[in-house]
Amino acid sequence: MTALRRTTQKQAVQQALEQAGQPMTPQQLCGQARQQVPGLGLATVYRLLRGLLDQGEARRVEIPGHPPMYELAPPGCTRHFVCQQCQRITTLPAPARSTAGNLPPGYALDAQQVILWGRCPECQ
Amino acid sequence: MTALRRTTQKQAVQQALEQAGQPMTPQQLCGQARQQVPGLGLATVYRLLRGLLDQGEARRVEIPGHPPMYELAPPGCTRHFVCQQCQRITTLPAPARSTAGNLPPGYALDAQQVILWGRCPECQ
DNA sequence: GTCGTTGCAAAGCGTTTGCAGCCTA
DNA sequence: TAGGCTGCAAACGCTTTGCAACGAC
Repeated sequence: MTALRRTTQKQAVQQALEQAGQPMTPQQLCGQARQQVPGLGLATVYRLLRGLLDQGEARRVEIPGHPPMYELAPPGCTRHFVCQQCQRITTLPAPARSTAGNLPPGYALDAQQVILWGRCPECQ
Repeated sequence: MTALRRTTQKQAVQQALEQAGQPMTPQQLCGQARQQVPGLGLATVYRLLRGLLDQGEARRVEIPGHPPMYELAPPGCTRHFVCQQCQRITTLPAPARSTAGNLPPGYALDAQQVILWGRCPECQ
């Protein structure tokens, strides 16, 4: 039986993800979490992230042109907005309508992910 | 001045992309194009793909849980359907409505990419 | 003949894994 | 005390780069 243990490393990584509020790379997470756990290794961050993914608590965000990032899994479907000017990535709330109605016949939809490129309010 | 040259390698890779009709990994492309150019190297495939990307003729498709793939850039916005049973990836036509109407105020939309997971007609 | 292009091999980079020591329960 | 967890370093796979030979123009 696997008894999960509560460690300072895990708490630091989770807290860094919470405070960020946006997708972060493993390197960014490691740098952030090191403020609380100085000796934290990058391999440990990867291991903790995998654990969070397996438990469904975190989600991997892959955006073309950007390195893979991770965020705490918000409820509902996923929309990410990429500002083409400041390169900042924002996680948007789920859209009012899903695109399921536009699917060709014969396809059954389980989940979706939307990536939007444009300009954010700060860069207008 | 850069005078682009027409080579058999470039033709083979482009033809492989056309015939596939769906996103392919560099390795798959190399294997396919080797039927016409036996000694084709993987590095060349990567170089040709970068050229196609720069010219806007091809597009990189990154789907979480799958290796990066490439496809000839179809017109309009992009929707990819990932069958969770057979793992096949289909490029769908642009939806009737865009999701632009659902954007929070202050955001300007330039492009979008939608990834859908579910079951394809063959796997229902 | 010029010089863009290619194939091979090595380097680069992000991610995973092996292992001994640490620390939670 | 047992065994999961960690940090370090090596290994791994994908992608890029260096370089000499090749071939399109």
